[in-house]
Amino acid sequence: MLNPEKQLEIIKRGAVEIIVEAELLLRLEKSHKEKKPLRIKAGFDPTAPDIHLGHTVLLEKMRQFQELGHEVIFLIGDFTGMIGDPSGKSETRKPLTKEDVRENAGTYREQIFKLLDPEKTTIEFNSSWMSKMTPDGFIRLLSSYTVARMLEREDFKERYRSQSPIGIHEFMYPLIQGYDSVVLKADVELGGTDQKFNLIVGRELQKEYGQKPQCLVLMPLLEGTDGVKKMSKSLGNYIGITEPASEMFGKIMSVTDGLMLRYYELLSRISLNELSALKEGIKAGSVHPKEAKEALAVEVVERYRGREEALRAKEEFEHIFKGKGLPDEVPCFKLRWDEDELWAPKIMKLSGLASSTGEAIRLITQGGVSVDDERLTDPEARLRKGSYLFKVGKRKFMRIEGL
RNA sequence: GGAGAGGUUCCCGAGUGGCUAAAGGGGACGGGCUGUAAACCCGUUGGCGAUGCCUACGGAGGUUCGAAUCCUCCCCUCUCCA
Repeated sequence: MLNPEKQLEIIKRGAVEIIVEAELLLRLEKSHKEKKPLRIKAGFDPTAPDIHLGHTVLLEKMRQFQELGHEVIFLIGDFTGMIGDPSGKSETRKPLTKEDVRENAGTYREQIFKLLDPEKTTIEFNSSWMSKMTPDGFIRLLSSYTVARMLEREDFKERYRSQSPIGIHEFMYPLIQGYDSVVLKADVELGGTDQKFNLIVGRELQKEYGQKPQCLVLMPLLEGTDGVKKMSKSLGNYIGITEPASEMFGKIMSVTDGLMLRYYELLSRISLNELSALKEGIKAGSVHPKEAKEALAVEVVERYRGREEALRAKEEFEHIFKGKGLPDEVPCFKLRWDEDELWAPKIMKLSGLASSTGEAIRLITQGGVSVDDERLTDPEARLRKGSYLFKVGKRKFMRIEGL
């Protein structure tokens, strides 16, 4: 086991804030002396089993704790998931059934062990204690906090001010989440900066229940591919770790050069020295941003899909966008040709290349469609039964086979 | 329970009887350019073989030649009072 100071240094890397650093050091010292690993808690939403790079910022930190010899608890918040959390969105999320939760948990298990050590990971479900809680126990929990303190949370405050709805049950989530720390006797809880309030509630509750309050390690939220909003599935700006290598690669390449540096900071395992060298190189012009981005894309894709696939994805990317070539695999669509000649926009609609004939017409008019390497300019074009290679935009390819 | 404000297209948001498939912005998509699915510039952005028809301004009815706009009832959200 590394000495406590060294451990703290590793833990601090990339973290936005540690609450309270001195307390954490004390705990690390105690753990070191008694050879007793710390209990590290991190909670996850049961509704989003498709792990994306945003989640991996936290998972990487968990992995580091494991390497330092500590015990990681991967908590799935299935109890809250079964109630259904609108979380500020207008549409109420539909509650998950037990089956959904089990299925999602299985998906988590498959995905997280690409990063975490299964030997040092415990998976827990908060329904296992929450669903057994009695009403008086629950009221005791609720009475340990006040509405005014709840409204300290930024998004509650903001929604209250802007006259957006806040469901009363939403006040329960921070409390339940905090109570999980009580049950698990967590020494440290990891979370994104957006979780700061909830994690602090955990500290307060632990005190309330006679425990030493957990230390918090807050990690930054990774921006999505749009570079502005946090990466999330519902915003469609995410890069999933189970996506095909070429897709992951392309998405990383689509990120702006500025965002690339951020990704380097939070996703790459290169040392801090290497990182600052890279930044300076780009500034001075000695490092080509595109090459830096490719290196990052290879590193990240390799982690989840293996070296071979990562390199292949890189080649394919070059091939398609630099050499204007074809991808390795072009999806094929078998289409019934029930007339002598089919109207091109209709073919596009039927094959899914366009969502409507109107869109297809638009795409053709704008010069975005080519058939067998020749740009299609006439939206009235008709094709005889046969096999054609359609290209829509820069990166949508499909072979159409007439039947 | 009482009084008031509001619900518009993927999102935000203008629009108070015809000129409205609905300004503007965001997003997305296409083109140009390039070093990339970066940046930048330009354009497109309900559906239907379509110079027309259908669907759409919370829901259901109604007034009118004509309704996102006016009326009635209902649903939902917010604010203040109790």
